[in-house]
Amino acid sequence: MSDLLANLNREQLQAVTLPPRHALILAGAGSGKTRVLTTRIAWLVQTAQVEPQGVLAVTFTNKAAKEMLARLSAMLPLSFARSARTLWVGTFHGLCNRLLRIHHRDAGLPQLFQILDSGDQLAAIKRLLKTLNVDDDKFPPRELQHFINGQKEAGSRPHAVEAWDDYTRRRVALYQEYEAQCQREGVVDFAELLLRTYELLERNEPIRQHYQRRFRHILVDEFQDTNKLQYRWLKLLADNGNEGGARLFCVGDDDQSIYGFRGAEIGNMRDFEREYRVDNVIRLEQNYRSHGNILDAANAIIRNNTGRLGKNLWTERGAGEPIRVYEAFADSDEARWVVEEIQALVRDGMSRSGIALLYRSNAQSRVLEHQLFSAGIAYRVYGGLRFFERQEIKHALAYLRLIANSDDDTAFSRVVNFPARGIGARSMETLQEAARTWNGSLYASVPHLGGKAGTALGGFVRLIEALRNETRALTLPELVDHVLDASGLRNHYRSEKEGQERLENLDELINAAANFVSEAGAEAGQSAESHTLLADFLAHASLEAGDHQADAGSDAVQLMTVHSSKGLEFDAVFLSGLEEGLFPHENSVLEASGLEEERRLMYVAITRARQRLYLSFAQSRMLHGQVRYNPRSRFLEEIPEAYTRWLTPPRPKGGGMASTGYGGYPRSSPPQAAAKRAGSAAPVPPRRDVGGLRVGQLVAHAKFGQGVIMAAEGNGSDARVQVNFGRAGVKWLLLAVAKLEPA
DNA sequence: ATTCTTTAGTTTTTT
DNA sequence: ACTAAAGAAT
Repeated sequence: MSDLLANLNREQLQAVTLPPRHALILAGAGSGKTRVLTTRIAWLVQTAQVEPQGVLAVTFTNKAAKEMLARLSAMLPLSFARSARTLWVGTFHGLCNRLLRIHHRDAGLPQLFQILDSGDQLAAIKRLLKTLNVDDDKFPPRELQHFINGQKEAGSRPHAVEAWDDYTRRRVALYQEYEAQCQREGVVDFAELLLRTYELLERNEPIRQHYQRRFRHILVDEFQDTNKLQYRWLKLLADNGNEGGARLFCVGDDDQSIYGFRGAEIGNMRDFEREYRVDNVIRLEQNYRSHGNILDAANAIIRNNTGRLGKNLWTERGAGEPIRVYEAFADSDEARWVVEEIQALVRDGMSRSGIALLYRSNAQSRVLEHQLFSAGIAYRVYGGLRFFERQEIKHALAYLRLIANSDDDTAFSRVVNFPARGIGARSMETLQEAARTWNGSLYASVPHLGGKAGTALGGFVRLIEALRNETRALTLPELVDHVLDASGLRNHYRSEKEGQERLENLDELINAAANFVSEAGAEAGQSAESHTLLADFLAHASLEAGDHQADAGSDAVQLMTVHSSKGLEFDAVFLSGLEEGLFPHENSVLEASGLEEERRLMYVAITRARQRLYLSFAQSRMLHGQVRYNPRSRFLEEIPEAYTRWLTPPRPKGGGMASTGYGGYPRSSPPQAAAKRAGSAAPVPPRRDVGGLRVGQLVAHAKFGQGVIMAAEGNGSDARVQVNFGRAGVKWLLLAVAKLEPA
């Protein structure tokens, strides 16, 4: 035990050995947060303050859960080797799934209920709108999906939603229909997993009391990312003074809350502190990752936010190198410079995998990739399609889902005619009609059909029945293998030109099934019927869509959005595209809360760097097929000069002036050359002079005040310019109408 | 049923 | 500019 607590700093030690009370740990970036969490669990177990099964640890990603489990089994001595498995460590959704499988009856769900991922959910909603003959122009499926998930995350069932207008009333009615459809089909979406579990614990006193007695300690990672419902979920199990219950040990960083847009409630931290009378919030402020200049810059930026819980990172390491700032003419020049700099770093001995290229939005990766590719530098982009989201895998899973639960209409619709079986839109319409009249699933309604449609569909049903019977005695990997052949999927992709990779992925699915069995098999008696194991595997596929790409072995430069960089660290970090409109993003700057989240994002980006940080921006950038001229980001202005070194001569902030430049720097694609083609109309003058005005010029408008011309297009009476008026916003003005004076 | 054409959307993302 | 998905035509 002495080595368990060795090498912890004062605050870390204090947090780990806290008496059993509710606790809030404010853990700054790079302050050893995960270490504190896992050591706390190990310490509680080793000092016999809690049995392993009395611990519940909640994370947000499967990756974090896995890492925690791995570290724990390394920390606990052999006598506790088994305890890592009796510990409940997982994501909110994973734990809810576990609870709902155990208590499916009390939760009103079939034992083999299926989990819809967001794509499945969207498909289900589209199908619902179609059967109800609802105009999807008036009720866009995506918007409806957002509405439904929003309601569920607020804990509201349809009857509880306050609807003051017709539109909302309609949407609530659709929400209700959607719920009925899911219940009928025995499927559950992500938000439903949480809400269903919440309601189960809230309404079923014996079950709630059971878990309140069982869990003595609940530890929550990334607490700043919890949403309203997740916090309420925790409160149900927490010790509230009279019913018993768990002590909450919440670890988070309000300055790294960057998921507000998907419902994360930064206010949960304040609420928790107040509601549970946490009197000694522990701050982990010593940073073990970055040099001083980097931390000071991060501190300086985040100081501009209001309502923080307050925290200042420091390090025992020296100030280190200054932060390098670079101004480029165009996005392509910026990318070229980044690549040259990377080549220099690699020449000096830095590993490629220690270098990260961060950007605010995915669209920015393109230019960077292009330059990296031409330079022949190995790179890896995070955030593409994940394994279980691939088309061919989704198709295979749909067959498996139908074996486990034939009422799953989403799965049915997906593969009823894939590979093609001559079941077209007409047959499906008749079937849908039948399903409505007989009030059953699509699958169950097939026998009611006659005619040609009935014959083809009957064949499909017999196929599924056969699959179900033939696979009963098989192991899970064998089952998957058999389904791939008997469904015709393999044959289909064999005859497809680009099918080779898909075939490999399908084989990989068999491997995934084998891995799942060996991992699950080691756990408690999962030796049940093969189709129960199948349902577990399907849940696993939905909840853990699979790592992006497992190319981690190769030494490649890492490209990712700032969001996906959270939690990671690199020797050198390039943060490109630091321009107004891009970072902070234009959709965020109108509201103070939006701008503050952007600032936290900037804080996250900066604190990823260990030794060296590069910040860059470009005067002109191609976005959505248009060249844009954005001033440099306000966040650059928030970093004191003492921490930076400009690699290009610093100039006063303003609109990017396309016509001025400095000598000595490559200028292969000046902004003018990228001028937009004007379709069939007369060509736009390349100098972009319109009515005597040019891009970058400061102009005055009677109503909007002063502004900078960002872009111009059109000729003669059509000529118009885009002006950034700052407070008054960005506007397109027709020169024939608006009176603009040079200012 | 396949193939071409048109259209909408393009901040961030996990489960 | 570019993509994915829906719609129209063959």
